[in-house]
Amino acid sequence: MTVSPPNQGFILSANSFDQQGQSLIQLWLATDAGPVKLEVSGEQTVFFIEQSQLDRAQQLLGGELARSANLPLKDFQQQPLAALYFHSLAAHKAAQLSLQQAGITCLEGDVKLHERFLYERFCYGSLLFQGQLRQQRGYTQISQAKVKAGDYQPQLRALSLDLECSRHGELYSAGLHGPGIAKVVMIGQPQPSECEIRWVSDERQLLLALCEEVQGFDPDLIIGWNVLNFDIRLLAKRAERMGIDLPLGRDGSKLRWREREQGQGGFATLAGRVVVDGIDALKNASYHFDSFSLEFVANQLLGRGKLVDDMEDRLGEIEHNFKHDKPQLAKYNLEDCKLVTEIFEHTHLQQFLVLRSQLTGLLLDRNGGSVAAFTNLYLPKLHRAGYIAPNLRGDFVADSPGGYVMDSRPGLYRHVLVLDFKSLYPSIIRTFKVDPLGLIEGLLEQDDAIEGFRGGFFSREQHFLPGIIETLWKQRDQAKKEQDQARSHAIKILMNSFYGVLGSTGCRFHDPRLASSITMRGHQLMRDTASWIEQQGYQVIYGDTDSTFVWLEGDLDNPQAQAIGSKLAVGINHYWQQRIQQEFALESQLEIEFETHFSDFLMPTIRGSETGSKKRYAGRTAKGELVIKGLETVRSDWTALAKHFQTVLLEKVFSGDDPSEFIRESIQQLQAGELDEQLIYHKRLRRRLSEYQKNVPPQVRAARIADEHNRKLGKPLQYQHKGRIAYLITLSGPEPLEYRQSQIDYQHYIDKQLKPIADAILPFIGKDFEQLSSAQIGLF
DNA sequence: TAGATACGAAGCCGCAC
DNA sequence: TGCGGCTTCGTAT
Repeated sequence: MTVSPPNQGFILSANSFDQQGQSLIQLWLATDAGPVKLEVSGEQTVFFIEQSQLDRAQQLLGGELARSANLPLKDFQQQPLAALYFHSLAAHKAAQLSLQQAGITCLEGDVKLHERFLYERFCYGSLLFQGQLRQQRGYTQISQAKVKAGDYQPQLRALSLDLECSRHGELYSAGLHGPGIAKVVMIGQPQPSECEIRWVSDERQLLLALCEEVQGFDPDLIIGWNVLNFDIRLLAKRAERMGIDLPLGRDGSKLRWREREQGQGGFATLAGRVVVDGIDALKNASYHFDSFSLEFVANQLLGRGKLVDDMEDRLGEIEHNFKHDKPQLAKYNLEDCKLVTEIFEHTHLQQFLVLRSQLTGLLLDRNGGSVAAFTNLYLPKLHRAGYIAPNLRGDFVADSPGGYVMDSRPGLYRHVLVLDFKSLYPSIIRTFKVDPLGLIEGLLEQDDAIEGFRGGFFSREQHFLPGIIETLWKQRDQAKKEQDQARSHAIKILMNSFYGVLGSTGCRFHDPRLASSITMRGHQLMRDTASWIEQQGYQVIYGDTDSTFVWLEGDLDNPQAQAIGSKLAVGINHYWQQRIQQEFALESQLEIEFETHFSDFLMPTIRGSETGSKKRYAGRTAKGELVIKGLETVRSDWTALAKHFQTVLLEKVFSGDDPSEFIRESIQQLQAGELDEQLIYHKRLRRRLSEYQKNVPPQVRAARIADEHNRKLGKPLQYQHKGRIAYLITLSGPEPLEYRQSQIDYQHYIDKQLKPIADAILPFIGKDFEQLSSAQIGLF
């Protein structure tokens, strides 16, 4: 059987560096014929300067310059530009430095060679290639490669890795899980075990055996939980300590670890493989959890995994099992690997990351990167329109306003409808042609342009972003139709990131006229939509950014209310189509949707005030589902007591039941010590413990007490570098859950967890917490 | 190894009284 | 003791 040589693949990693004074671009690809190392040599690096500076630049640079040319390109100030080319990255960097010192501005000098090489060819994730082929051990090398855009769909092999070690970082075992592998490498004498164990004699042998196993499985991805900054880093450190290399790369090269200059964490180089951390990947896919511990996330997503919060117990258990019950340790080790594999499968994380790559060119292990994604998509189009992008502005730029949040009308209501503009900001960009190039061209031809805000004008013809969004929008509709959730999700995140990028000073296209022309158009849409609704005889009681809350007075049944909602949505869409056509001669791409019908609804006031709240409300839909936004129940820093209390209170009030008895019972049970498990506060420590200088909030007090105990007991300190603390309020103030000494302060919980919640609801039914509770306290 | 702003609440802390 | 400013956290969109 002959295997045809690979000609298409998916990018696992991309780099560029100098080799013998010449640049070299190196891509690792996954292909159907196995891994490929693809190299492009001699690609020249480039940046741009004003043509008027070219003579001076040539004099300053001399022989460093490979070539230069005046090109039919201009900057955003319409100045004609020249391109300067270099053979190496080093020469490019040095030239930029010396020109900058001479006061010459270099444009697009910060773009990495491999990034430019790929996006100028519209290569995002997948590509087609050809070149000189040489079969190496374990991979195919392609030299002198030519590359163009492709649509290859990769099948990536992922290996889930998890290390177990002592509290001092001495390795005990390594778990490996993936298709066709479920195995633990462990130090110790062979003994019977449920799961497959490869026994080794010591840590050095463990490291070497692990390398063998990885090479044998040959994964594209190594996944895990905090796998980069814990497992991979630990591997690198232990190997360094023992003076051995870890040949984990696909070309047999060793694992290299580089610490980040500031802050925690670092970077791993592992030729031909990508390390993808499950926590980061979930965050990239915009998942959020109160805690990102493996146990918590597995429990939430898969409904399994034991919830052991106490790391100290866990460490103790691992150490104990390593001494006395290695099969048990192996079982736990492998179980954690499996959990990670299952979380990836359950959430389609791998598909999400591949799709993100194919949409944006971001590599699989890249976190964040909204600005980079935008740049990758926009620059090649901009260049073909004859422009070079501006540099990041270091100077002050005016802020842009955000979303419009209406003053609310507080009250307890029946029949509240919520109407939402679907993807408001992307639809504003599409409708009003908000675009960086469009702004430049629009300012040149203001008479014919579309007027935005803050002095912005936008070209009717020349723009890219509206088209990019339109294409994505259609792809998303298609994905939804095919029930491809990962794809639909990836596109949604990308579309929604565009506005944020234009509003970010970290983006080279940032301009307050762009951001404000989006958000302030949103303000106008919200206000005028509310006015239109009120003209129809309905009351708007609240709205935030893209949503409008409409109260339907009078006795209505659910179908009647639904019918009004549908009618309003149609009317509003029609209104804006007409108006935008008349005022701007543009086609409205806006779409408001009747999304929710609350048969019961509560809009509270600001605590201790008559003013209506914003971003806090509760409602019960016609289907009976309780929806709570912003209130204590959905906040992770309130106790289970408060959350349960609020939920029940809302249910009762919405049902027209008298909550008095429930409130009295709650207080009584609390004081009787029957609810002690519900009294725990959880709060994040977002800074280092030592950085809380100006004041000391309760969570910090508790954390300091906890670490003081840890120090005395010779245990590792838990809260010095950020974290999450569980504590209670006692008669001696806040104390950590695990070291509580004093009695619980029940009065605190009545005053600070029950009372404020009751006070927000009871006035609307003519009752008062103070009265109900004083009668209760009188009994004691 | 750069998406945004708007909002609410609690608790600490300095200060006036 | 009460008030207001400020810090901190978490959330809506």
